[in-house]
Amino acid sequence: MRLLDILGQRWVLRILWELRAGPLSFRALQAACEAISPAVLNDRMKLLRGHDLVALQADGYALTARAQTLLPVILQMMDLANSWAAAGDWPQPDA
Amino acid sequence: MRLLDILGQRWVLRILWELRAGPLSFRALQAACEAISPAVLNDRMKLLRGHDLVALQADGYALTARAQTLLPVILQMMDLANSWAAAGDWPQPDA
DNA sequence: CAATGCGCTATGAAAAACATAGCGTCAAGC
DNA sequence: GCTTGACGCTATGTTTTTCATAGCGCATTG
Repeated sequence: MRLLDILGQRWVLRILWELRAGPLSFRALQAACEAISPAVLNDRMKLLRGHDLVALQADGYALTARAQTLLPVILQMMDLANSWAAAGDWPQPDA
Repeated sequence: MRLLDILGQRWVLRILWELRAGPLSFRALQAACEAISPAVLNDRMKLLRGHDLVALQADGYALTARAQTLLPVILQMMDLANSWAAAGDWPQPDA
């Protein structure tokens, strides 16, 4: 399974993003994602753990070293998005 | 709708990636994605067009200037993934 | 005026995600 | 020692998304 296929799955980018500041418990992560069901979250965590992107440790789920190298990239995406939004330059057709 | 929500949808990263080298027709893009159905592809193209990330021009679908600024980020992701794969360091639990 | 390629739509079946309830475990707190 | 709460996670039935496939209307080309 390729990285793009993993990151392209629903919630995956969001999960990595929510873990950026430090470990979160399963339930805290679920709350941070706002609308994810536990079944799906568990599914994603299995996937991410299987690919060594997150790990479950005593203080909760945490990004691995591998995911840490990925984080700056996601951060750049957020920066881009924020700059567009700040410039009022982000078309939102309907929703 | 936020950028992460868009990029987190199935096929979106892949579509942007496939358009990196230049415009593709609807059908060519569909073929490049290998398993996307036309209904979903059309859905995604509407979304991407609505957010000014792709445009339909005479020679096919093309990335907009906005998407061009996003492309290096996706490229970095691919670079990371490739470096992991090259190092034989990319766990693939089952599939 | 048939043939081809285009963007795209229709339809019914399969897969994914949903909301909600709850299980088993364990570490306090009374 | 027994309730209470938080933990990771599972179960179930419904809704939403994606799927595969067929085909439409249109334009160009022979």
